[in-house]
Amino acid sequence: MAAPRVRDLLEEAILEGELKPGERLRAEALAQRFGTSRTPVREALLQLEAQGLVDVEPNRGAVVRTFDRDDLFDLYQLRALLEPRAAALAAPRIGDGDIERLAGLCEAEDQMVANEAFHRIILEAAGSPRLLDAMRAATGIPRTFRSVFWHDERQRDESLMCHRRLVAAFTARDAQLAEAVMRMHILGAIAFLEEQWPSH
Amino acid sequence: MAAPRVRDLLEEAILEGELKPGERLRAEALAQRFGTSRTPVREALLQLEAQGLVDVEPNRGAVVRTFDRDDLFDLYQLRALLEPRAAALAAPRIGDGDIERLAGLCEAEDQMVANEAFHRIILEAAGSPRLLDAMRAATGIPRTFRSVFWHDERQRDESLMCHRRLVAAFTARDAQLAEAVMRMHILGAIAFLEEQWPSH
DNA sequence: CGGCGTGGTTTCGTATGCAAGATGGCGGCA
DNA sequence: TGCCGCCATCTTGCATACGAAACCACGCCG
Repeated sequence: MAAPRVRDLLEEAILEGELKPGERLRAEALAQRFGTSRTPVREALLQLEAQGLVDVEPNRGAVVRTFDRDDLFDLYQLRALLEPRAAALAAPRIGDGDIERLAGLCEAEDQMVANEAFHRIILEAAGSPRLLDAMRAATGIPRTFRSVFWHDERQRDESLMCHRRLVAAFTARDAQLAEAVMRMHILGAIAFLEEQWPSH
Repeated sequence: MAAPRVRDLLEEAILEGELKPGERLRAEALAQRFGTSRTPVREALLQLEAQGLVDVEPNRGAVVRTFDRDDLFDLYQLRALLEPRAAALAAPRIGDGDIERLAGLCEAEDQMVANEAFHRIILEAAGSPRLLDAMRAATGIPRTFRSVFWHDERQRDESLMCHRRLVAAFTARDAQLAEAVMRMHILGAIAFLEEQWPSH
């Protein structure tokens, strides 16, 4: 089996929560699971470390990175910085096809899955490779930690509203509006987190 | 020889410009150079790929990433986003020892070397692991591309002024000022780049 | 009874061999 | 003469083997 594939499967298993934060990742076990030797597994683990999903300690092995409250806020505050910029950059460049896809995702059944695609389309439309690199390296997290958002109806509604407003902003090629809406969208998520998970 | 060491040596060779952009990185040759086998070299190359310093194409090997004008501007615009935030976060947290080190670096002989340490201290003082990850993954570049700054006296003076002003802002624990100065510092660099290397 | 050292076991880190894919140059054919 | 395809060679990707470091548990000594 190919190594890039091992990387993707591992990433998915971690994001999906099948491999839980703190869980040890023994190379031999993973190799058996994927039907390969340890070599591709090691390479995948190193790449996922750069992606912030696993911690690799020399001579001690790899564990799924643990996420605490501070981590989560740190991550979302970074998103609150990067994604509004991405939205502003995307506004004048994004293609009509992408805008239609964004609109389609607003109507999707599973908003939780659609949300990921929605944000990714915008990030890619921004046309800033470095911004994408920064996001990839710093904003990966198991989906469980985001699921809290989708259990609250008000938050779901607000999120959907922001997405629709973003589509409108892109249609109008309004960079300022897109940036502002995205900022509100992420800061709103942070505020919601703060409510759900106060610091004390 | 240890693998993390190979990674560091390779990184340094690329940043230093010894391995030039576009140059092919054959695993066997690098292994001999470092006195190891290809295994640690492969792992180092994968890590450097995540860091944006090399491109690895499956079955075709690794090359030092090439940087063009657009890349450079993209990178500096990302820095213009991340570093002011880092400065703002650092202001209330940074220790007196770090402030003294920053002040010391303003007096250093080799401003070009001191500059790197200066910015790194601030990034680390920000206390945002994710922000650090984002910077590591997206702002690496051979030093040659920055050397242009240090050949212009006005730019050197302005840079030094910003650094001193940052030290003052940190001493006063003034987050807003630190953020503004840092933003000016990076945007000034972009403006200088624009002068030196106009788009047409 | 508790802390420390020690041996066996597990797991990692590196080297090496081999097979598959890419590269480059030569010869044939139009 | 110019272009295409094929074969020799090089390079990568993966598996496997071996040495080294960490882990664990037992027993010894204080």
